[in-house]
Amino acid sequence: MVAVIYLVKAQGAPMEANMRVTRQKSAENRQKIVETASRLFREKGFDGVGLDAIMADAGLTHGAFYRHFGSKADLEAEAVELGLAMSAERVGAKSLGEYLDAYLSQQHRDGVGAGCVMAALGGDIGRNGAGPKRRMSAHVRSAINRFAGWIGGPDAAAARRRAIATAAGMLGALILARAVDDPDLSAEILAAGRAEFGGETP
Amino acid sequence: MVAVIYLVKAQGAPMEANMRVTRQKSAENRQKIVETASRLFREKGFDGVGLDAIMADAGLTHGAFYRHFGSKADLEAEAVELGLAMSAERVGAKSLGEYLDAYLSQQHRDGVGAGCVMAALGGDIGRNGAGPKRRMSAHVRSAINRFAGWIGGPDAAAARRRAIATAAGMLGALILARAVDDPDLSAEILAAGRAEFGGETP
DNA sequence: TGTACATCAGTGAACGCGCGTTCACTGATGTAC
DNA sequence: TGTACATCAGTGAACGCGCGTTCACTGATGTAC
Repeated sequence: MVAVIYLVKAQGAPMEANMRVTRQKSAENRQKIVETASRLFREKGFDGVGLDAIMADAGLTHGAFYRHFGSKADLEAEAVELGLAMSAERVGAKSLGEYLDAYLSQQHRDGVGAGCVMAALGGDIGRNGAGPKRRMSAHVRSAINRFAGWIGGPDAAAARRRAIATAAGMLGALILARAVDDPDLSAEILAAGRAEFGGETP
Repeated sequence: MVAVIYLVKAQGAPMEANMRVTRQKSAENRQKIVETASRLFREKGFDGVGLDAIMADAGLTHGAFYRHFGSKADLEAEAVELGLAMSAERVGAKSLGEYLDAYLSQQHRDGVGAGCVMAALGGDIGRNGAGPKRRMSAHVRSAINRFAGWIGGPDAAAARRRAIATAAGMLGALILARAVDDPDLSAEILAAGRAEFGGETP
């Protein structure tokens, strides 16, 4: 009985070739999925992109998704992780001013998919699971410490306060610059942020 | 000429014979829907709340929704509008420091549903329609102007730069304080924002 | 003032689509011998 | 080294649920006479 049903299904849906890949290729595919998701989530939000679109963008069909991840939430967590790792790794800045200039640049403002995870997904993460939220907290903490080290000075408490204010100002300025319609106002916000928070080229 | 005629007609006929009489209860229900939506959207995001939940919270069934609004997007726009209007109206602050203390208070941090629309829905609005985005731009502009007026001083350009940085810093500090897990760190972020953005003598 | 009718906000079922998830099946890869 | 078999990443159809939207219907409200 069941065999008959399967037979009918198979007849009605002729399949095409091109199947199993090497383990290396599979690992590459998995990495591609996470990278694609990390970009698309930042651009459109967690709820703004479906697994269908992610898998298609990665060059696969949606069915293969569950060979790599247990759920969409798992992918979200990995995508956030990758975004944070890349942003931390990308920091080749030697000073606060250098970092500030990169963070409040027009390239970063326009490159949401490759930019700051906090600015792009902060709201979504706050409403979602505790896992990404805890990871994000650690990221904020390390950013504050890095900034405080750059700021330096005799008063450590004052440097830390200033570091926190600088981190907040950078984040807020980027979000404002992205939220505003007028390109002139947007550029003005970026410039004001660079100038007021210690950038080197105001 | 034609435009004048239309204008006169519109002004002279606030209640035409064909227009239905506004019923008190219906108007109250509509207002209740917008208020509920404005709160729930801020708490859970546009995609985090369904019309079902909004209507139920407002004490109605979901079917009645389309007697008042054309679509969910329309309600989103009105909910943003109401949130911005209330936040602007609520500003009874006489100085930047007074406003800053209210904005970076623990009450505001914990009261997302009644708080700053930009902090709660900035990301969603940026990805959505142009209508709310334009409205948000005007709001940002007026906030900058208000801050610049409070800051004052002989150098108008410097005051404006400082106003922009203050607006960005307040927004970023609130978002960071909400995103962080550790209550102590969260309180520290709020305190640092109040101290650093409070003016020349914090 | 009362009666008959029209209006329309609200109800609850139903529809349709999107999307996360599952599943039977494929066939080249990787392994055992 | 070659052969047979087992594995499993990928495919595409299908499922199920949620949610935005539609609709026939209700009955109280407002209006006409």
